[in-house]
Amino acid sequence: MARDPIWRSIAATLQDELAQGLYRPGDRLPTEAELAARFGVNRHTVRHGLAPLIEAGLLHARRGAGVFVAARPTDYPLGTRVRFHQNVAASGRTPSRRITRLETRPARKDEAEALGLAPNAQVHVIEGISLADDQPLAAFSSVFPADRFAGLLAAMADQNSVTEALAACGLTDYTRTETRLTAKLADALQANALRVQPGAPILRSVAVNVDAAGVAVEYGTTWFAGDRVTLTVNA
Amino acid sequence: MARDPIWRSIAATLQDELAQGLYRPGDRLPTEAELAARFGVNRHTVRHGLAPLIEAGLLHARRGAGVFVAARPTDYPLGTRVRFHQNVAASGRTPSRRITRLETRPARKDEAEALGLAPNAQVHVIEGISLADDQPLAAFSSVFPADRFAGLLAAMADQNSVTEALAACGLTDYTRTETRLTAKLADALQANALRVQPGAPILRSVAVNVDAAGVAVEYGTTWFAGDRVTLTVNA
DNA sequence: GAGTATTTGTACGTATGTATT
DNA sequence: GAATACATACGTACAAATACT
Repeated sequence: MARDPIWRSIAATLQDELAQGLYRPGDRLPTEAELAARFGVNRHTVRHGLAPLIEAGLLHARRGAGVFVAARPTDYPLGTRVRFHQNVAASGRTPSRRITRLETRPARKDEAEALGLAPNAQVHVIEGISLADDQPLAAFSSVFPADRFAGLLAAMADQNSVTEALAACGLTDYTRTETRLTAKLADALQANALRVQPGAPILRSVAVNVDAAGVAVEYGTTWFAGDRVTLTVNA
Repeated sequence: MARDPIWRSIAATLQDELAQGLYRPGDRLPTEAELAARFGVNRHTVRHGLAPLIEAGLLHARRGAGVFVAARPTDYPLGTRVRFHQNVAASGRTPSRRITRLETRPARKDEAEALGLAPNAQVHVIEGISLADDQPLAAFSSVFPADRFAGLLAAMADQNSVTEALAACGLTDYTRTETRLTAKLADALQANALRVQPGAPILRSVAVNVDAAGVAVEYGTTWFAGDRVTLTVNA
């Protein structure tokens, strides 16, 4: 047996073929059984080799259907202002946003701290998914001080845009102060929202937005779908 | 059988026990066989459940030895200046750096472009590992224009510090312009360098440093060990 | 719509290799 | 060298979701 495990050479071979464009985004790969025959190995060995590519987001498996090539990675500039629609549109894709939750509840400890609120002060919560060409790029969850933005959720129902809803509440300009990033693995909820595998790599961003006076107005977490997104930071 | 697969409930159970501090960093977990007996499942089912925790960097498996609890995640500020030693020291750990490669070679296409060099101009390459308490946090690879910093590699041999070696070459001040981040999975080389599993989540940072006049002086890539590191960005 | 074949997902079992203790 | 413990790879069987007739 070679020094390198078979499953890794299979992963490398498939990754090469993907990089060479042998399969195009959306294409279905040969079935696991066919790949097993091609490489002369057991189906489980093929699965072991497919796993890292699926976790990396290069491939996407659907039970009963097959294994498919994911769309190409997407750049996502991360600066003091986030302009999702412009970013995606600039890459020639169609941006959209789906709101999955609007609610008002007491702030968690970390939220109250980040927003400079009293413990258990009420906050508005907006959660949703950002998509490009109907493919999920990121899931986000933002909290806002409820007393300052009383009509925020009602405005969201009309606008479907956080920026415009905030403007309707009198906040026309805000900037991002600090962003914290780390690599995580997708849990079941995130995997479902982002259409990746549970355990796929996720880039988690936690950020605070402040108004012109420097007062915290939003505390938001965004989960980006691993290799579908590249964040860029400009100094 | 529950709606959720057994392996996931095992992963969740172990993750809970880790979060509750039942096992402490450095501890050895029960063997796979013991866990299989405890959960009443096959050893492979335990392995399937362990896999995501190992990929997340919460656990670390050593063949022949056992499965161990990894050290806690580490914050890593990412701004216009990177001061590795201060960052790690501030967290109460002992920073160190190991240089693994010093060489001069023609620039790759992307490197020449980033540094504004002619194709195939010579560049100095410095590669190494950054550690905290002897645990690898990041692997880095930086290229510099060879003509501008003729004595760089010789200076590195003395200093073991990139900043000081650059100072010895007359560059006393530089700042980071753009940083590009994405989540990747570790390949064999990176996994070995960072002491994680191949396929573990890696945060890849690609950055360009410029001198006071805005001329590019360094093109560097850093691979951070997924959940051992949290990057923070300050606007 | 129903039924069947296909395809991936889960789980178990067995055997052997390789590194550590 | 022997025992231990994780790693790889084969195999079987069935479940679950999908696709096709």
